[in-house]
Amino acid sequence: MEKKKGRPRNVETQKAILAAAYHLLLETGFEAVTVEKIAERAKVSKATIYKWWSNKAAVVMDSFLSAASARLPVPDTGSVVDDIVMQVSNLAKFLTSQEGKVINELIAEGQFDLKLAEEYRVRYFYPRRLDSRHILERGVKRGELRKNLNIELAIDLIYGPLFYRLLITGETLDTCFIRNLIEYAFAGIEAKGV
Amino acid sequence: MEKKKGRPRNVETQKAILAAAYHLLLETGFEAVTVEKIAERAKVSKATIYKWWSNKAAVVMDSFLSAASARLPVPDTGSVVDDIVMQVSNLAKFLTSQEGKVINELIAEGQFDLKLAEEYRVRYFYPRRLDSRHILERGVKRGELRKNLNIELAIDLIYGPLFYRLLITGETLDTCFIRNLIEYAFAGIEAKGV
Amino acid sequence: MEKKKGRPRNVETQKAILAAAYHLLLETGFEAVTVEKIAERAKVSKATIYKWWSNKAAVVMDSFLSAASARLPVPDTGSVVDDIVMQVSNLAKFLTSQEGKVINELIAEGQFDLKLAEEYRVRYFYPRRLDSRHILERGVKRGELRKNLNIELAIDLIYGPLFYRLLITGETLDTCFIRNLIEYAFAGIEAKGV
Amino acid sequence: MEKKKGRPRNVETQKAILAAAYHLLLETGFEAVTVEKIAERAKVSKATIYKWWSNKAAVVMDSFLSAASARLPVPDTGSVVDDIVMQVSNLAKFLTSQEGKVINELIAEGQFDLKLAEEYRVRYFYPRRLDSRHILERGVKRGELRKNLNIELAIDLIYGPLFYRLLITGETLDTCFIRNLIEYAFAGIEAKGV
DNA sequence: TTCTAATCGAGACGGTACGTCCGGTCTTCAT
DNA sequence: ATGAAGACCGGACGTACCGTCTCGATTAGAA
Repeated sequence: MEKKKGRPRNVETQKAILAAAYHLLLETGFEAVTVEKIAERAKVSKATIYKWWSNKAAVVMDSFLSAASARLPVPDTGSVVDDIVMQVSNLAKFLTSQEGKVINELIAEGQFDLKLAEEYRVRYFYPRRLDSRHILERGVKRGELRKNLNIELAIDLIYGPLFYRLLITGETLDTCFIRNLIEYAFAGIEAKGV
Repeated sequence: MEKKKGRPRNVETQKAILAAAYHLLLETGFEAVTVEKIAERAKVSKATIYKWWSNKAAVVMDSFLSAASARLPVPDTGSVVDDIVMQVSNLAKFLTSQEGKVINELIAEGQFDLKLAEEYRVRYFYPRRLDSRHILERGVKRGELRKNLNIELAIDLIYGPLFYRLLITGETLDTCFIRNLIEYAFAGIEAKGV
Repeated sequence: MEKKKGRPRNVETQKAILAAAYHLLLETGFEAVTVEKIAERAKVSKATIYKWWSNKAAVVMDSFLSAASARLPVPDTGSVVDDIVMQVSNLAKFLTSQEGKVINELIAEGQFDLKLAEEYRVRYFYPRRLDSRHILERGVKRGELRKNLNIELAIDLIYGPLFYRLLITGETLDTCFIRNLIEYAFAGIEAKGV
Repeated sequence: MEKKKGRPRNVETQKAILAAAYHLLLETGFEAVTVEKIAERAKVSKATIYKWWSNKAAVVMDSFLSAASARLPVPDTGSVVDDIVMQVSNLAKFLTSQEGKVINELIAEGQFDLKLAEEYRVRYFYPRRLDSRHILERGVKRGELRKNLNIELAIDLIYGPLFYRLLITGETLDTCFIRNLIEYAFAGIEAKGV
């Protein structure tokens, strides 16, 4: 009873749609992407797109998440600081690339569409936070970090400033910034007492 | 040479436009705001709006920045930690209010329009960063914070996570979070020596 | 190869558009007709109108030519003079009716839009000139008119003054005028010999 | 008490407005003429234009009638036919010139604006009809034309076809056409006796 | 093998907002 | 009073894109 009647869904079609959407996204940015252009490029009918995705944002987001799923490697040098510096550097490099730039736009679009926001959280951010979680857990275990570290908060502390610059102040994410940021996050900003 | 020729710009008209835009923004959110509705509500011609602002985003942003200019009070308790906790708490409260919620949308819109982003940076964020700067400077002077503190970075460290939650993870900005965040930012996350 | 792909054009929609345009034309005159009003009255999207007609003038002209295609009857009394008098009288009556009055406006609009002018020539005037042609040809055959009559010129001679009055001098097209006009066209204005 | 108070009307200003309007009319055609462009070109305020003319059509029409007032010379060869042929030829030449082409547009505009139509009748057509009237009257006096000739009708008979071609059929007004037209108007189109 | 049900391309359509344009009026200051 | 400069209203224009729809052609599994 599993088998459905009728013509089965053509997987190639879906791939073509996602590919078209993704390339348009990279080339022209989110706002300039048009369902009509996606359809034209994928040699597909607009109706077919709307059959499988509820709206433009959904296709485009899906296209990005499907394509960009390549995860960054999780470093394991034996030192939390070094691991985190590498991790953050890699992320920063990605975020400032052409490909990463669309993340801004998707996050932005997420402010107007809760479903969308939820989707990139689940499919993009949560998995990536896991990697950071592992690094920090190792640090705790090795005694490099506080014993009862609130790991989620620690992640916010390190990654928050990154996106803050990206989305709001627009400042660069250079190596110098990253090293200093992590130094502060680790050692704190208060004066060290004797 | 001071006197301008011609009929002078009617200040009431501009106010009416900004007021109309702002109320619509609060009531319906950025996307639902329409230039036509603004015009109608302000009893003004659409052409007049386009004469002074280049597009919808520009008026709406201006309306927000003009209205929301009321600055948060800068606390001065004698303790940096207390000051910062208050400051951040106030900000968090504002950001999660109906009025503050539109900030998300404006930041979002800024991802698609560089001019817009620049505008809210200059008119909104930079002035507010100054307040935080003062608080931290006092802390340095009193010896509560590192002597050579990179204040800009410290601000990023504290405010970054706030907006990170707001824009990306969507988690709440409760008092508990704020206290812990600041504790971490001040003391650092690494294990304290002996 | 006869079958068209895609959703077929809805004939009712087109009819509704033309009908709406035509009624508005009769009720309010060409200048007061608005694409938006046509759309509203036809319960149709403005975009649909612009899909099939390049601009307001085109729809309105089409609506007129489609509706007014009812041709005047071609008289055949056995006498050219009588036939022509009847033909011209009928035309004059039509031209001065509410319906015919819009012809002025369309001719006028044609002065600003060559395509439009061409269209009413082909769809309106040329067919009607054919009728006059037939009447005159019969007259030639019966020996009532010059043997080698330049029929096109003869038509200009008879109908020109009619439109001249209509469009320029604004004088009435009464029976008296018509009879005299035709008498002159037939007999000429010069003094008769002997 | 004849002298009015205040700054007297500057005649140069009016001239400049008419000149500007006329040149724009010739260069770009009636529809493309804009009150704003006239004002700019005449280095005059829009309000000044509206102070002296009720609307755009009025200025433009006035500009044309003021400029084009140069009347065609009235021929007097001793032969009505020759006089009329010359007269009509001259008119035809004028009407098909760049300058004369705007007459079409003004006549057209007159269909939508009765006042305008009245104006060009009074200031343009009626005076010119007088010339034709004189020619024909001489013909009657000399016995070349019917004794009781209805001169107005005769003028319609000759000039009607000219404008008919100009405004409706769009055919050329060449010498051949003119000669034949006048021949028909004079001799009539019916078969000659015996 | 034919029937049936789903997929899919093509493209018409409604709706809604956009940003532009221009006519005509009004306001201020200078002459 | 006249005039320049230019702000302002009103309202139509034509465009763009979204998302829905209708048609015919295609493609399997079921009858």
